[in-house]
Amino acid sequence: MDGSHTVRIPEGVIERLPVYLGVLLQLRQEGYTTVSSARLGELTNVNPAQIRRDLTHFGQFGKRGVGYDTFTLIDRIQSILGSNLVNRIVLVGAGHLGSAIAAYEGLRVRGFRVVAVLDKDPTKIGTRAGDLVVRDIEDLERIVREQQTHIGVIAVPTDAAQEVADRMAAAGIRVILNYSSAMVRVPDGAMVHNTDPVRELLHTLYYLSRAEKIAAAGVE
Amino acid sequence: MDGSHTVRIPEGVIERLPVYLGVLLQLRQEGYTTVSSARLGELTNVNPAQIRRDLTHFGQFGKRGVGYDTFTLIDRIQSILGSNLVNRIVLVGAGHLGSAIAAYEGLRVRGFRVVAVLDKDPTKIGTRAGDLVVRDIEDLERIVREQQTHIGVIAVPTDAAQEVADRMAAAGIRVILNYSSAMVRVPDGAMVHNTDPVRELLHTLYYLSRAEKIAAAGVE
DNA sequence: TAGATTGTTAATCGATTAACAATC
DNA sequence: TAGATTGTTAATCGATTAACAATC
Repeated sequence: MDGSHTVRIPEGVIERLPVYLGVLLQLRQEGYTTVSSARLGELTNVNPAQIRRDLTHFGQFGKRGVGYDTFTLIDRIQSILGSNLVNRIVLVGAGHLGSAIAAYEGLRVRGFRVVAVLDKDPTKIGTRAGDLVVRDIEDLERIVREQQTHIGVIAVPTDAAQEVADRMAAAGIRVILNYSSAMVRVPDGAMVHNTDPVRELLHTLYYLSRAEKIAAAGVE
Repeated sequence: MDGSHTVRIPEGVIERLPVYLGVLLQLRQEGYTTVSSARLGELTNVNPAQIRRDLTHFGQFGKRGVGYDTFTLIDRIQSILGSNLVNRIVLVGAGHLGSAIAAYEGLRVRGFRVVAVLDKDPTKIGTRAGDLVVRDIEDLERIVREQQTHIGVIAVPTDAAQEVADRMAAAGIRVILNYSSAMVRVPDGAMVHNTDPVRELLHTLYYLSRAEKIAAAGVE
């Protein structure tokens, strides 16, 4: 008994919502006030029937014969995901990738704010990353507490990733996005999303034909 | 008739292979010569039965009562994916993220090599990114031809992403990894993988409880 | 041999999609 | 009204998993 009557929403649905949202923001910027599931399907490569079904998990947002109101749908998806609020992020790792994330405008635009960048390297502490000054990893627990932060991003080398994740989880971080190539694990109650960029490349690589791969490899 | 007898492999299987590979490389480094599907399952959060089933799509690699030979399995998965060869990458976008990718050691370690970093900004052209000198985007077609490159990585702002993708596809790039928040589309024959980091964050965000999100948002 | 673990079947489970009545 | 498009059902499809015989 958790007091909620909400049915469990399939993982796939949750993964597609941000995709719809991205396209909707684009459409709104281009001045569209209405969009059909057919059009949304073209832009996202998702079957229109599936889009309609996905949305009905959360209510009825469309108008038959017309489609969906762009503004309303954006608003609804943002509330479902929780990105209508400003979500604070603690970022650990001030290397190339960490600095890129700290400086990334796209985060702010879509409702996130990096409130601290931490590193353990004394030569990095005190330097700038985006608008922030890099702080000591030792401050992690205090920052999480004081800033009420529940989201952590890991941008440290593979070897250090698990240790950082453990520390984040212990400090009260509930959602971790891990960019290192380590498959990081966290205790129940926290969630980790491992998104190693190289893993994505390896995956797409499969779809290159064998002939192309050999040609591309050439003589090293 | 394409002359191949290979059955179509489910997308999910292909997505998991790089995950297995990552963990296997780790295990090898730690000195393990053998691994069971049970152990692999723990480390990857995948059901052991599924791991065994996934692998049998490509042959029989294990020994009953013993498990899988770490070296052999790494070798087999690398051949399946094509990462036993060196795969050349053309990277477009020499901003923070592009520079981070160009300098990233993890790519080289797992069989990729960035052969060129391109940008259209004259103030960036000629500067360094990793070991390379940033070149003019106008050189794209020539580089792809001369270096036989089939993989492109997009690290440009959202507005420019589709244009870069079109140009890559026209130049003969077959696999594109897009880090911008645009949902980029390519003609048949090419493949694009849109991996917007903010989309991943939005997705994980859903799993924060409403109460936590409101607490975390605080007063802005 | 006894114990362990694979390869594989068969059952389950869940997600996707086509189709269409409802309705704007 | 005629045309369009949603919301929803029911069928299909495919992926996951439990179970176990084969076998190291």
